[in-house]
Amino acid sequence: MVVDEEVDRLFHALADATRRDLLRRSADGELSVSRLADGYAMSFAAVHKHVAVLERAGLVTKTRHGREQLVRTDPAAVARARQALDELEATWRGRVDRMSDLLAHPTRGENR
Amino acid sequence: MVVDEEVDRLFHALADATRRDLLRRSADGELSVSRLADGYAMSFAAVHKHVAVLERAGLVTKTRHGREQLVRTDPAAVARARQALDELEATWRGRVDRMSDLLAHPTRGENR
DNA sequence: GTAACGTATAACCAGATGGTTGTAGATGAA
DNA sequence: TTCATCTACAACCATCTGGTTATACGTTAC
Repeated sequence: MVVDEEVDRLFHALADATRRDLLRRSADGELSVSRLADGYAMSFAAVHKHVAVLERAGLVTKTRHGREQLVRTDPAAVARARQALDELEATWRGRVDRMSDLLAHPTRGENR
Repeated sequence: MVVDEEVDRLFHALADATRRDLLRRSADGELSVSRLADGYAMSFAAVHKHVAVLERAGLVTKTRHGREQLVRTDPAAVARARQALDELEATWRGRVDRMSDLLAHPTRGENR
């Protein structure tokens, strides 16, 4: 089970097109923050902040390589996001099922 | 393929614990905004705003029932969120695969 | 050794977000 | 009809967000 604040950070990080693009471009971990920043019409500092948001959400990791900091997407993190969605869906699917059950067996659904 | 701004709204709506809870509680669409609001330590207006965010993201729909407005989670919307995650994962899985391929057949991986 | 590059961080700003209280209009119940 | 309830929205406020420029510090290249 995934804790609330972590899910907050996760979905918040995903709720920005630039950051989602950064995630895609950081798949194989060969690009530095500067190289990543080259792709956008914003300052290096802005991109650096976006990477920081992704990092705090656990979606990417950085590894030093000389003076560069290589960024790599963490597949496990996206799996965590999916799990959070799954848990959401499961809860509410559960409720719907309970209701269907209630409709199917009305005489037995009185105390819930 | 899901358009960017829609995904923004989707993930932003999901990035708040109160709203995720509202989604769960709105599974079977039997609760009004007021009934939903009873569950939280915040004003009705605040909950009303949260519901509006969910609505703009397409995660819930409201249907009038007398003077009440019943809120119901839209399963298709959560499916859209999942699809967005899938597309993200696919892109980057694709990159990783291409890289693995490059490592496996170094002489054939020059033009990509 | 010095210059260039890459990263990190601070200070600042406009606009969005998440909360509040207050008010007003519809609708249903007495 | 009158009153209570539910919804909607406006105005306000503090904080967060996403951008900027400027500056400082390590590391590499020359």
